[in-house]
Amino acid sequence: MSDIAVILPDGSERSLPEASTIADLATGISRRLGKDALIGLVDGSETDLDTVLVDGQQVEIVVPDSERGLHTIRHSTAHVLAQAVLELWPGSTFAIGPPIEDGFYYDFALADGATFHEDDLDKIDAKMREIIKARQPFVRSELAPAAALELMSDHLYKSEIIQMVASGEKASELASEMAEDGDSADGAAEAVISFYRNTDDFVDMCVGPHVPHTGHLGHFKLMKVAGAYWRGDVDRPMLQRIYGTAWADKKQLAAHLVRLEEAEKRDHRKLANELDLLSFPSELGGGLAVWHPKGAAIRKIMEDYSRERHLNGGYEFVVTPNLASGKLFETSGHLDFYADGMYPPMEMDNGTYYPKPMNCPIHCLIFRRGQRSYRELPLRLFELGTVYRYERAGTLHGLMRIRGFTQDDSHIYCSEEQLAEEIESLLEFVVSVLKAFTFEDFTFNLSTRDPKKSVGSDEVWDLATKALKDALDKFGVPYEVKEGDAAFYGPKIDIDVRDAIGRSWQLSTIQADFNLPERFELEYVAADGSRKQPIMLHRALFGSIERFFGVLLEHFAGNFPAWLAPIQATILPVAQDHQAYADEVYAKLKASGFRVDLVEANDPLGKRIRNAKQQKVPYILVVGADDVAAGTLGVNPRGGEVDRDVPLDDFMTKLAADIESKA
RNA sequence: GCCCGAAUAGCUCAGUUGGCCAGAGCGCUGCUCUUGUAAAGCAGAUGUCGUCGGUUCGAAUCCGACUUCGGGCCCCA
Repeated sequence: MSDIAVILPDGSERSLPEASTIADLATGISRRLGKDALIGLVDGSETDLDTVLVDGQQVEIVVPDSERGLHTIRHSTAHVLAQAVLELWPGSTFAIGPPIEDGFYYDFALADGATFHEDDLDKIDAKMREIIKARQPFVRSELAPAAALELMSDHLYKSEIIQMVASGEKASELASEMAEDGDSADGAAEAVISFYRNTDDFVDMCVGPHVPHTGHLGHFKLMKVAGAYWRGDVDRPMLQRIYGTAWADKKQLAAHLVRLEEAEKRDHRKLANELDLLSFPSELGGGLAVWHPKGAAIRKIMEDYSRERHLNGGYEFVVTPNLASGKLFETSGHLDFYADGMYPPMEMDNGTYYPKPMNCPIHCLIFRRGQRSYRELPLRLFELGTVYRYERAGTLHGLMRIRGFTQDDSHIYCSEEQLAEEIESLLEFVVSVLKAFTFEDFTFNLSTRDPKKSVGSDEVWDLATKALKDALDKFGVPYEVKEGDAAFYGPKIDIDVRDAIGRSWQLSTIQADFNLPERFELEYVAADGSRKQPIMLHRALFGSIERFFGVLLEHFAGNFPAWLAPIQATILPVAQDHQAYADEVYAKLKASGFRVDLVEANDPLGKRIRNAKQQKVPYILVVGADDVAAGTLGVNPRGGEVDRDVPLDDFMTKLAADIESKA
């Protein structure tokens, strides 16, 4: 009998009897591996474990504790979810159920338009565990489109996907589950639709691969129910979605749930309430925040810092109103391309007015006001500009998505020759400002044109896109290209930061714009006396002050560093006898510009310390009899050890150093 | 906007199948305690149970609409 040989990841060769499967290979290597193996990676393609190997193939065994393994577990768990739901809700149909970050979801249309309720999750969970306990195999089969349609004739959404795959139409991301690479690539004639059958009653259409049997699953939790439009399109039916999380083992699942708890503890809405920073009074209306004294204090420091950096960065400050005539937004193109995001118009005596959704058109009016010379370029106009955007009621989310917010906004007018250098120095500027807020980990994204939602010629877009690309290359950072994600007026670079618990937030944006200068007929006199059109850059570093504040609040978990903290030190006299000395300390700190608070000895010291700790004050200063005599303090730093008998001057030096270093 | 859920004192939350005067802890006010590093004691005040309408002898509780919030879809800073 003839053998075949396959190549393992470490480069070694292993021979096997002909017609061996990946499962055979795994078992042959070790019993343990045979038990753990989920799928195989053959010449770079994921495939089921029962795939027969061919001589010379490179084979890797995928186990649960790997990126691909988790992906497979989540994907297969989604199938189990579908099986459970279809059993529990007879007459229902299913759409798609892909793995996602940390888990999976599956979309259903229940019979008679029924909807899921939170308490249904327990019932579904129990059914899923039955299926898992039964160790049902995932058996793959392949059908031609016609036969596939026949098999799925009761399932509208599956049929739609089959037709899409069969027609060779490029699969959308939503359908990626169905048509990753291979299957649809060869077009209509070759299209093959694959299925996975678990029982006589349950078969799902899927590219696969899947775990060998449901017994490999089980470390999952159903998280929430939600509505989701079919293929994300508001004009299509709303399906019922169930989200779940799934992991390789119990420990991973538990750790993930702990991470979720941690994120919940840091929720900026919760912390903003506990620390009395801001609120969203319902009387005020949805998506509108009011800043309490402590929140406003932090915000002011952020704004002051931003102003200082911009002043040093060669920006000139401007101020523009919150309302503008509709004519302005006709000129800018906002009414054509951004009307959905704008508040409704106000009719007034001489025309229609809108709350401004962006500052750029008004900045263009400032540029246009005088005759500009090339000597003035780059002209950098900066404004902490408050804008109003109409966000759908269901999308509002604390400070992260809000209807009225202030941008640290600037529009830079420069010549074509200056463009690349300007963008590059902007990248440096952005990163340097964000680093002051302790962000260290950045991701850069380049968003390109969406032809359906944009203004301007191809040439102009190409030029702008190339300028951004060149700047990124020169700046020397990796970046991802996001096709079609650009604003309607030009391509952009978005900068994401990673926070203290590893979550990614999009903050800064740099957008090139050749269109507004054209629409506003902006020009400057060049060195040779000719008139030229400037190029415009839109950029914001914080993005929105509100959103940035929310991100910072979560990033620090409310523990704002001393330079940002609304109260830097709370002074606590041990007893009322020490009040006079405490007052003296308070006056001295205050006179030196520190933000301090004093709580009189009406409550026990322990209680007052507890309160100050809960307010996350950087330093608690306890002063008692010893301190009165020696002119010292007991210093209790946030997250540190108590230090007694510290001379007041030493403490002031230390606090000043903290603030200076932004620690 | 659409799907699911929620709304009770300043805050966090209890309030069983509709039934005396709606509760607790924290906070607040007053008195007592005079405190050395994460909750002293006693007393007191505080609510149109989100709003409006309906069912009922009777509604915080059941039904409807609206408002706001939370989780999603879409979009985006």
